[in-house]
Amino acid sequence: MRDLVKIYKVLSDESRLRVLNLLLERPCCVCEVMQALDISQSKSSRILSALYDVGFLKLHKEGLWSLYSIDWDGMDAHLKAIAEATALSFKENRSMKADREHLRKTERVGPSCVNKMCDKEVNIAR
Amino acid sequence: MRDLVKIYKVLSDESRLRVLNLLLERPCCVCEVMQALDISQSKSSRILSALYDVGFLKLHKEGLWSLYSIDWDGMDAHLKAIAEATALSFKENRSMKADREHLRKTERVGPSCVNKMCDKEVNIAR
DNA sequence: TGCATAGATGCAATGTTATGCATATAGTTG
DNA sequence: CAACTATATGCATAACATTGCATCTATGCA
Repeated sequence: MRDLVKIYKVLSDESRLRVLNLLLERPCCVCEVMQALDISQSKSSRILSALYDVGFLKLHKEGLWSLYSIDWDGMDAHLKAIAEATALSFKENRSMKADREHLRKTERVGPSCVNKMCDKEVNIAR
Repeated sequence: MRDLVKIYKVLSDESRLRVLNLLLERPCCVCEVMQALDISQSKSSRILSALYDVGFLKLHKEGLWSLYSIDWDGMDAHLKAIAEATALSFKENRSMKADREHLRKTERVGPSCVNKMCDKEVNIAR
């Protein structure tokens, strides 16, 4: 039962749901998630590892990049049922659609690059 | 999306899952839940109203008694899918089975009576 | 009308979670 | 091997959740 509590705990946070939603679109690395959702690097990393810990994700390391993706094959029946119910809720949702759309326009550049772009915008704003 | 977060938040607590499990067995009032799970009256009441708030339960008042039960008909498709996935996880679980078993042996007596029995046990223990 | 009882709730104390910042780690490349 | 870069993580803190206790409300019954 501990497991079930852990699973639902992971899902009971808007940011984590948003990340899960992105990954349903396609595999992502930490920096793509941070870009697409406009969140910090440490937050992105932590969320991905939380989703990984309970078994929703698998991880494929490619050099410096950590590519996370939904681990449909690795999930047991219970977890899968929950994941499917969740995915279904995302499908029609406006803001989730928008996030997925945003991901499509996102190129894979590292966090440092994202931060530089951030600085630029800040400078322009001044 | 707020709703989904709220739903998973309610489910991300062992006591609340245990209560949901009991209600899958049969409708219960606050005092039956507190007896069957050996939790306080206020806790039992709060858990039931939390499950009610997100739409898992319906409430039928019978005089002084508040009878809560799973509201299958009232749930929308998404909530129902989550409830079903959750119920499935409970089925085989040892401790959840034990709780349901315990409920079968539970008679409906009010909280004050439960408390008196509690006192008695404490006195015997001394 | 007043007392007893089931359930709900305000409040305070305690425990848990989320998150930014700084820094560590581990590949990669020159 | 040194510098660079993507990711992970320790720590501090602020926000939030849980729970017991006391008390309130509402119903039933004498």
